[in-house]
Amino acid sequence: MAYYVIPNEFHYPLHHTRPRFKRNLENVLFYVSSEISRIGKETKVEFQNQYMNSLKRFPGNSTSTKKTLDNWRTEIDALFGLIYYDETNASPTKNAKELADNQDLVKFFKRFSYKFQYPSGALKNHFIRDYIKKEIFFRPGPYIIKMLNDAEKESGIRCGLSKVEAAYCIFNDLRVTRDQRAPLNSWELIKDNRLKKLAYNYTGDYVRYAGDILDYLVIARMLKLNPDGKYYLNKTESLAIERFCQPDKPFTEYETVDINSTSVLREINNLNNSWINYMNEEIDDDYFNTDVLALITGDSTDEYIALKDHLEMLTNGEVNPKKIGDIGESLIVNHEKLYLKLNEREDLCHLVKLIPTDLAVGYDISSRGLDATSKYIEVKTTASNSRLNFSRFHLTTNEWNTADSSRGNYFVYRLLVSSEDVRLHVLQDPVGLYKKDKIRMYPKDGADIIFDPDECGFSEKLLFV
DNA sequence: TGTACCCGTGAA
DNA sequence: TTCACGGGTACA
Repeated sequence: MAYYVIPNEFHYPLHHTRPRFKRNLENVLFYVSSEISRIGKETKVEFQNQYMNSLKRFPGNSTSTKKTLDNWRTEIDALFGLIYYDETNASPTKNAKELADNQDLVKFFKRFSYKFQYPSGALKNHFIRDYIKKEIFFRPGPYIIKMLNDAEKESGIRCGLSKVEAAYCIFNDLRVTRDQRAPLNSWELIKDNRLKKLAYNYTGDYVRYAGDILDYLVIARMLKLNPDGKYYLNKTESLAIERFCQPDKPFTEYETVDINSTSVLREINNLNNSWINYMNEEIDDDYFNTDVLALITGDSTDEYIALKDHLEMLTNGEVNPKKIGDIGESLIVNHEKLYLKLNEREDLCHLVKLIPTDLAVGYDISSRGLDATSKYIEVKTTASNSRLNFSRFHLTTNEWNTADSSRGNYFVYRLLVSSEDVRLHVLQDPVGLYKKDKIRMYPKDGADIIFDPDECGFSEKLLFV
């Protein structure tokens, strides 16, 4: 068997911080970001103490050693830039707060894979130094998306890339990472290797870093992993693809570092905060918003258009939400109206109303039951690329108080939208459920609630057309 | 000597 | 083959 090898002078394997939770990525990131946000600005020592305690409480971590938890604390943060450190204090970054507030993992990973680059502040200083010395500059996300996009444009057919090919023909070759080889030329090499039936000497460690980035692009819904083991462009994300193909300014401050100075490492260290700021900089969000309707309707263009039109009508053309929470609310307004209509209470439909947030009434929607009793509905929406345990949500103090005063009239509609399914679970009277010991509640700026969907409330099919 | 990504290695 | 624990290691 003939193998493809990268010529020695161009061979330079890239590396980045390994994730510690690929099997449980979504739960860990939602948990970590909400804990970091909850702790807020504290002195470094106090912040680390509280954060360590949080990590220890994460399911499965109670028996982990301090060493392992320290590694969790520092590595997850290093990779995703969730904590900002100044001389004395630590505080949650914008990305951490946004992930905790908006529960939009898709968007979080879009931004991450758009910005992530080599060299980057996620690495140890001496690695950064080595990359600067080698004159490496590489943004893997935009590179891969552009390569597949250009390849499809040129050939007119779907083009897929495997992990090994990404490692051998892109990541670990200085002709790409240093010499900025045009993406299409990398694609030519991949095609050529396929034609020649060259194999790759496959080892887990060698491809894992390229594999990580490809997997992150899947969570970002930029790529789809097909059963053939290859990663393909997700064509429904045309706006984001366009953006990835023409990325804005990268992080260039390492260019200012004098590589021959005796204090290189200190100079690099001084740029740590700039890197965190770069990762958390405001970017043109319109390109990166998660298309919840696309998640719901999957590949069906007809259903997508029908739903979009319908919601636009319902909300007077205001369906271009910045937040998935907003579209979750409009979906539930729609759901309630359809439900009443299906049960011959169309007369009550006009009473289903979205309540403006600034009224701070402690719920999102006022609706009616089939017997015309008032329903106060709080919608909790989460968007994700894959199915995750959705049995956790947060109520603010205001929401919890309203739930307490309204009791049986108060409903939480837990909505999970992912490419695999749409789940809606309804909990009536959360305060009562708590008092009857049916759900767990931890007071934390309001209430963190954990419920067992099999034990309480009921699942409902989201009505949307 | 403590810290914080690095990464060998066993487990799933 | 993939992934995460926890010891490894280089810097501060």
